[in-house]
Amino acid sequence: MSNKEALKHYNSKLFRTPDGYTSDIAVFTIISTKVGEFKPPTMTLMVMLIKRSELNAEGQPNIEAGKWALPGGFVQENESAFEAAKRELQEETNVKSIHIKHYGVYDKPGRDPRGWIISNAHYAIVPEHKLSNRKANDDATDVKLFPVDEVLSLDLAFDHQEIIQDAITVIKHDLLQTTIAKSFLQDSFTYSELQAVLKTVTNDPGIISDQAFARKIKTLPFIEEVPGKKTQRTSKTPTQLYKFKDEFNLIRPIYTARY
Amino acid sequence: MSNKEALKHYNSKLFRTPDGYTSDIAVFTIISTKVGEFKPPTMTLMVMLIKRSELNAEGQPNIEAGKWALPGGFVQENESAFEAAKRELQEETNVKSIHIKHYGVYDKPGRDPRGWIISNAHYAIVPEHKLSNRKANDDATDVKLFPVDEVLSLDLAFDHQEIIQDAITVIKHDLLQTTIAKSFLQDSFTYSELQAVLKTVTNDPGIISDQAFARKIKTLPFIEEVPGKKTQRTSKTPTQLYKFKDEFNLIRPIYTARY
DNA sequence: CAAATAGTGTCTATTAGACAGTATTGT
DNA sequence: ACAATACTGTCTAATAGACACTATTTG
Repeated sequence: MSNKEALKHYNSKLFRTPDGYTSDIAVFTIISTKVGEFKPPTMTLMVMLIKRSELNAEGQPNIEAGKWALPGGFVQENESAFEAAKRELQEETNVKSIHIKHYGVYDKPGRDPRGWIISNAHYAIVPEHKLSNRKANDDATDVKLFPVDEVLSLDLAFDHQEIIQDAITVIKHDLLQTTIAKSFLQDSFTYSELQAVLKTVTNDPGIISDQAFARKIKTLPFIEEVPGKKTQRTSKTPTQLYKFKDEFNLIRPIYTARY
Repeated sequence: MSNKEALKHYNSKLFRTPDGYTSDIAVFTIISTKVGEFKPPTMTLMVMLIKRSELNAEGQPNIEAGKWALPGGFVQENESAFEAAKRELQEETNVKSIHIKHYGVYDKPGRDPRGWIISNAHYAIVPEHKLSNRKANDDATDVKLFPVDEVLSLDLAFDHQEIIQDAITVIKHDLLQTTIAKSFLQDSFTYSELQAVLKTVTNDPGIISDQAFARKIKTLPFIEEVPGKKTQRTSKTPTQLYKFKDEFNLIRPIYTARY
């Protein structure tokens, strides 16, 4: 292999190389807030941020101290940015088998005062019922969930305003164009639970209308009934449970869709 | 600003940092190959590769010499990976105002024998009628277009097999789910020209059928007629010209689509 | 007129979405 | 009985997609 010969003459020090390579994660969850007795809960899409501490691990003043920021950290040499994101997320939330997806790279010159630092942005979805574990473990004064409609008015570290804005755009798109709604739900779910998730990001009439959606869910090729299984967790009337079929990937071209 | 104080204590040399940061570009074009007289042309989606030279700029043996690879190069400190991709593409093809999009990051440990090198993958679209310029300028023994159905059987440098595979998946998706078909066409186009572009990636009945597509194009909310303008470049019969409306961005949730 | 692409007439089966009504249960 | 969610009956307007037909032009 002639690569051996070539490598002898290669020296990466001849190039200016980045000063750091990081992964950031926008963790989304949906929480159900009771708006009153005998009223259905309102679901709100939330994003998790951490407050940057005043001092770093060495006891020195920290960069962007006191500001809210996405969780994340430096990628290690023996892993990819995606693996780093998974590792950091697990350290932070204590949850595994999380839906996580890379959605962007942030490398504009000057974005980080420490130098030429490249950040890989990911979003992750943690369902409400798994996140409650974390709250117990953590003292959590420095970790907080914010509604996506309010988070952008905070004083955010680095260019995280832009990164979070993009995350919100991407997850809203993916919720309607892919089956990731699955990740916010339990394995089986009622039509109204799925509907509530989708209602956090759309007001499409076919989704808003209870009757329309209850009918439509039975015909969706990527969702199936769980035969004979019902629940009463959403109403007194026992309700049919559904689940997502695995690995369904049909897409409808925009050129043949209805408008 | 307390960042000043914090920066005094920061030293990027304490971290292991990447050995290189690059941008690669998968340049797509569609070429019309005449299959015979009085027959409509067959359009084929092609991707542009370069053959890596035996010696580098310093006259030393080159890494992955002789293999086909995506065009690309190192990102400079004063630019983003996206800007680097644009710059390198313009150097290569001599075309500007090209559609270009970032679609992935490749940073698996060991992907490049030279060290810890992170590559940002982009795809670009150059319409056939603009690419003919380039062919004239270049001697082009080391630049070649390959049909997407054949390119993956070549001996490709680094992990470009995977990067190109992903590019093909992404562009096929985007051609049907976004309006990027626009970038393969002239400003105004006939229904059959748009149809031919889409036929390179789908055999959906609503797109394959001439009559169905000729009707449908008139109702698409993101395409409009160019009033009174006709062309004879695709047939003896003068044919209506259409164009894409700017910035149309309607999406149909998968939960309300027809299947 | 022959041949080729462009485009229209018309029908059928499907269905989105609206409105109204029925079903099931806990209190 | 009441209230709340879950679901079904039924209608209407829209339309995807198929098939057959007409229109326009060049050679």
